[in-house]
Amino acid sequence: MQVTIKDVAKKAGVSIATVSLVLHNNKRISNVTRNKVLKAIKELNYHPSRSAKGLVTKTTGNIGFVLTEDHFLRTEPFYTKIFLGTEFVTRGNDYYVLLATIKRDFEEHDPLPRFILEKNVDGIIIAGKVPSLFLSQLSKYKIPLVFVDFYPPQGNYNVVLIDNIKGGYLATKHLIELGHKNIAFVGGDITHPSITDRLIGYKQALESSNIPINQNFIITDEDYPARSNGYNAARKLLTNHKNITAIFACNDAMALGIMQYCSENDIKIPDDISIVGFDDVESDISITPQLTTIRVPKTELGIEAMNLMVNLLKEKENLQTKKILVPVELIVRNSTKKITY
Amino acid sequence: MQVTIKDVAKKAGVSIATVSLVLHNNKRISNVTRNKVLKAIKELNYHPSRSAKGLVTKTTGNIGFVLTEDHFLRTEPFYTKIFLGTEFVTRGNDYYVLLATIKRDFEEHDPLPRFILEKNVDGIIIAGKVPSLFLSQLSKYKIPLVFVDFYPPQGNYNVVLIDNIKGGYLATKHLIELGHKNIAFVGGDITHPSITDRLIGYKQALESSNIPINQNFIITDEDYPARSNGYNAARKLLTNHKNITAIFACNDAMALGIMQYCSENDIKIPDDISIVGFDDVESDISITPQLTTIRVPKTELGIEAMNLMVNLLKEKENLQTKKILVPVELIVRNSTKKITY
DNA sequence: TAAAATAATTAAAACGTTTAACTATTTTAA
DNA sequence: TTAAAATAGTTAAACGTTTTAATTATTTTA
Repeated sequence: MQVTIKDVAKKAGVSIATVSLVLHNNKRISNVTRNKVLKAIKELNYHPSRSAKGLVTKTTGNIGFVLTEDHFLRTEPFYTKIFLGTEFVTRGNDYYVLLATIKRDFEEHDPLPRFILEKNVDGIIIAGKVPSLFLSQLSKYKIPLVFVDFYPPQGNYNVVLIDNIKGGYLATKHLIELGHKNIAFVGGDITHPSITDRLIGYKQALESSNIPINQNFIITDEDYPARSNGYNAARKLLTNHKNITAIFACNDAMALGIMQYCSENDIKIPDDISIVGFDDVESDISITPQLTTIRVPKTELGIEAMNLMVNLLKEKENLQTKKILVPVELIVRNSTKKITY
Repeated sequence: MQVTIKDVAKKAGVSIATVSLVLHNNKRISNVTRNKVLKAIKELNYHPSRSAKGLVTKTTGNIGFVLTEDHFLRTEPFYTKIFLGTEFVTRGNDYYVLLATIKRDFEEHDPLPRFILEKNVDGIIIAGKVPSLFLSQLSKYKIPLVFVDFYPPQGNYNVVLIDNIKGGYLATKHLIELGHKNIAFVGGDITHPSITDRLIGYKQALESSNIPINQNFIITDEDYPARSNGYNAARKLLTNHKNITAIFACNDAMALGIMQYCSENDIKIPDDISIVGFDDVESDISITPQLTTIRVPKTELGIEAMNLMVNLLKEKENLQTKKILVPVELIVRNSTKKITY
């Protein structure tokens, strides 16, 4: 039923080895033969059996994509877009992506994704923050890893990141250029490397403009950068420090929470306070007023991660680990305004 | 390196055939032998090679999951949850899910997902409405299909659906019980079977209460059930028919658009008008006021679809096609209210 | 106690690739 | 002119399973 390499070989009048060599662009084959074979492949609509190939090469052709369930289900399609980026890349190569979610509170005896236990992937892309317990369990399996939008606190890893420092800098610099001096930083989960970096960018921008850093303006004790925590942070900040004229929120979700607090407390945006977010979920969610933010090319992150993985697997020597920084961009909309005295 | 069936056989002191038979629960094997083998499997942490198995059984162990890109990226994780449901099921069986997106405006020469071309799936789950051109191209491949939350206009298919008629009925009945008589229906894309069914439920509820159906209250000319189209529909309805006191929106996204129109035009919800949605994205998105809606168990849809697929593949005879209706539930929140005269 | 029936296990072929080793032919160099 | 080198292609083994048919062991029957 199925068309096999044998059928191709017979049709082209060559051995199956020749067909295989053509398939792998081996230069030992003359152009004449190559074309005969390619013609036969096309005419028979031949596709090699992944199983047969896998059996002899000991590869699976699968790449795992692991993230926590709550990240996958996030309202704004952030990780979904990263995943889509990886899928785009696999359309043009020989891999398939297997997605698996794990729980955010992964525990000792929770099972690992089946493709790990069964060694049914050639590599794994890990998107977003995952429990360290998961990582330590995973490490026993000696599977090539690429991290995207997160990396473990210690060790050397292949990783694709947003340029968080630059983003934090751009956001803060924008506010400074609008005349703001009392600029707050609202972050959740300061142990997350991305948040740390955004804070570094924030501080760099202030320093470069000789604005003293006020620790009271920096809120990093919320455990998770979610809308509700933005709301709480805004309450803390704005009740205690009436002189704040601008807030840099470490992501759009928190910015939304801040905006909600403002709206409920009759604080006008951008007239009374300017707000900058991070992520740019604008295109996915409509927000009033439109949010000035740092655009993060989410699909691009996935594309870079998958490309990195594919290269990793190609060069069997696992060389040095690579870090890729994806550039960000300031998008000015209506939530920021020149300061008025 | 890898542990193979040979290692297990040697350790258990039996032939590899015996190991294989144990693995397949063949009753020809005595309990004594079975236990010896199972013990060896456990001790060696043996997992059969999917490639080797696939080569001989001509199966891949993969199930494709296809949906349009815009569905996958929808703000409310609707299809994402359906996908997650399929993933949950595969944790307990021997399949992997391969996700592929296609464009909503799939065209003649757009490539099909690679796993179709390469016949690298045993079956495909199709989630949500997909272009009919895609379906006609797909039909050439003779791959078992299961549709979820959508099915093609003609033909006989395995399909998992929400009980849309019931949902439409429950939503409308709720409004009627609150004393409403002038109840509008806002749907997009009336060619979509789910929308048609919700409209049927709407009509059934009105008829069962002897309320005449007013065609002017039924808006189905928006092409897509999106927020912006809900907004437009609300404008059309509420400027022309001041006597409308309630709206049943065919999904929460459109309900949100309607709410936005109302808020901008100083129409109070639920005081001036009651609104019922469909889908229940409440838990994923926070809406003010909280939306009365029909809860759709999204993950459940995915679970049912994958179970159906697995059974389909098990019973090699493709029996009759099956239709599964997943029940829905009315969730009363704050967007509906007893009518006041 | 031998034959027949049944139960348990195994041998071996097959699945469709890849690739190292080999052969045959042509080209190059001395 | 010939040996060596380069080029082009082939042979055959190997990968790790499943499964049918054959074989062996055990139990039942007469």
